[in-house]
Amino acid sequence: MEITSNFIKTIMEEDLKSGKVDTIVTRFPPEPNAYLHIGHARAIITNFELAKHFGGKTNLRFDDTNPVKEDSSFVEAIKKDIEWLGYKPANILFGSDYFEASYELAIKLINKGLAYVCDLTADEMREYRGTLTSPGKESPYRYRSIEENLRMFEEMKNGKYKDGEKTLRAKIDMSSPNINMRDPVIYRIIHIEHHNTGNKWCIYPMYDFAHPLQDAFEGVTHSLCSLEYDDHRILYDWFVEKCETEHVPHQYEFGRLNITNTIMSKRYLKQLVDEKLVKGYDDPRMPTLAGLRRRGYTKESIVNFILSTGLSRVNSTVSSEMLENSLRDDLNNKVKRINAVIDPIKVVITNYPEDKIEWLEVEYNNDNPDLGSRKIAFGRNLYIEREDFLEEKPNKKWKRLSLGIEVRLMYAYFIKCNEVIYNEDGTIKELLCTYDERTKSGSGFDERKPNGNIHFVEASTALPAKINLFEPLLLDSDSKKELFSRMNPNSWATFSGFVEPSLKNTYSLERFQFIRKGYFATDYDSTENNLIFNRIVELKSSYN
RNA sequence: UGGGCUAUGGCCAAGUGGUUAAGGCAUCGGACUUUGACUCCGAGAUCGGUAGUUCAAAUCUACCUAGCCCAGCCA
Repeated sequence: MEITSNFIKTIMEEDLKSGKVDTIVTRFPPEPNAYLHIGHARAIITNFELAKHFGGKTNLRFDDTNPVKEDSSFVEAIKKDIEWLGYKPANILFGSDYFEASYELAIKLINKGLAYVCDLTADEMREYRGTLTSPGKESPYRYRSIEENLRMFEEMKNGKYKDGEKTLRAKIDMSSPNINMRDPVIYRIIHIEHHNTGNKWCIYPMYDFAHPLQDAFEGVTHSLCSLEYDDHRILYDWFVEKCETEHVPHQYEFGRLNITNTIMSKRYLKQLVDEKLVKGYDDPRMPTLAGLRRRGYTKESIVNFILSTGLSRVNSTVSSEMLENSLRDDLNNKVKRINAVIDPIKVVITNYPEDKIEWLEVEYNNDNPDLGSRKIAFGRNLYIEREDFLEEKPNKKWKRLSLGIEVRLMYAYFIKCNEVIYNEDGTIKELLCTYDERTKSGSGFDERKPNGNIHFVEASTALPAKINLFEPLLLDSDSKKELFSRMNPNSWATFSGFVEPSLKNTYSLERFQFIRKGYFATDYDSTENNLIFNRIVELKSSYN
């Protein structure tokens, strides 16, 4: 799938055409403080695909300028996710690689009279900043001499001051209607070990200062970020201009991607994990890339999904059906179609010999002969899906089994249900049916039509399997309600079912279509003697 | 009440003054079908509102309305 037309692609085309840039350089800059989720996939895919489209390059840069939140475990998880999506960064870099360089540029700003050391406390600074509708007022420390600023900034760096005691601020405009321009802090003191630079530094640059400089150092031409940074762009440009970097990068903002019924907030995702409401960041119900991967989503389905949603300057919420469709679309002709019964009910073919098993040759995928074929078993004892039987045919649309009704067992015979045997508690124990030998699949029998076609497995040869079915974690998307009250108690359901014997040697993350039931993937923990399958998505259905 | 951004069918989204306003998802018809799947046909918007400019406007202008973002020593 090719990246569709969007405003950033258009800007790049124009910049290339006008000679403003001669190659496209982008970057994906995650902060290593969380797992990536499907929302991040838009940023990743946009940056990489755009650069790829124009023959440019994309860096992965960990934005690690705040050591209190960051951790190298996230660095590894993020690298893995990006690699999984199929992208190779031109360079893997860290914001912390540039601490020395940005320190030098901070000194440059001080020397130009454009930055000063401020002694205001956080509370005081908030007061001085003013409000959305009223201008701020200048810090009493705003006009310190350059010499004093230089000395104090060096003292900050050398660890003379405690956290919060002093900051370095850009001297811009305390009455700007854009609050970001009201002398933003560009360096703060944090005495804590940094995952990458250890204890070398105790002052750390703020995002607004560090980011444009990093982009400049790397020769990034188009620095893409989300909409909320729109009113930081003026600051971005200010730092680039005042620091007089050799390369001049530009920032462009696009809308975030949300998905219906999906939690996309870092905080909530963390809460789900911390409170053990899920089994970790890679729980198959999680919208993290690790979770989607474990669930069985293919990278192609993720990339195609993102590309098909397009890109604009609107924060959009697309339907989760679109993601699901993307997976079905990808797997439809790619995977084997398997007989599996998730919620079994026993069927006895009373007119079929006790110890006879027939093996019927069936293609794995009618739409893709390259996938080959296997033999499926038919015998006296079978399992069918519980929901495929209703004692009395409820209406004329019912295309499954009922008492006195005949259906085809796919790729085998017509069977007719004659009697229902119940357990003591009134539940169904088994169905007594008869088959018609003349209706064998492929025989061309056409004297009568069955009431429908259902799938089955033969009991003595089928393999038992744990089958997990998922529903959304949240019952509704009313984000005003507390997270707990929105949890779906049925988000994870495990069934003891049976699959056809060809799945004996399945491997982790092998994908299948279980006929009429959906797309499934073999779980990480599945073994030959303990098969586990996860449903990725259901098949579409016009029956409900 | 300050600043910024946005507004095209149910959900995304092309479109940059002249085409019957692309496409995908969803929906609803219909065909096909040994998956109520797939596939194939078909159906549906005059572009937030109003007023202008123009031979011609979703595209330009003005005003209005609605939504989102911003007052971290987070990113």
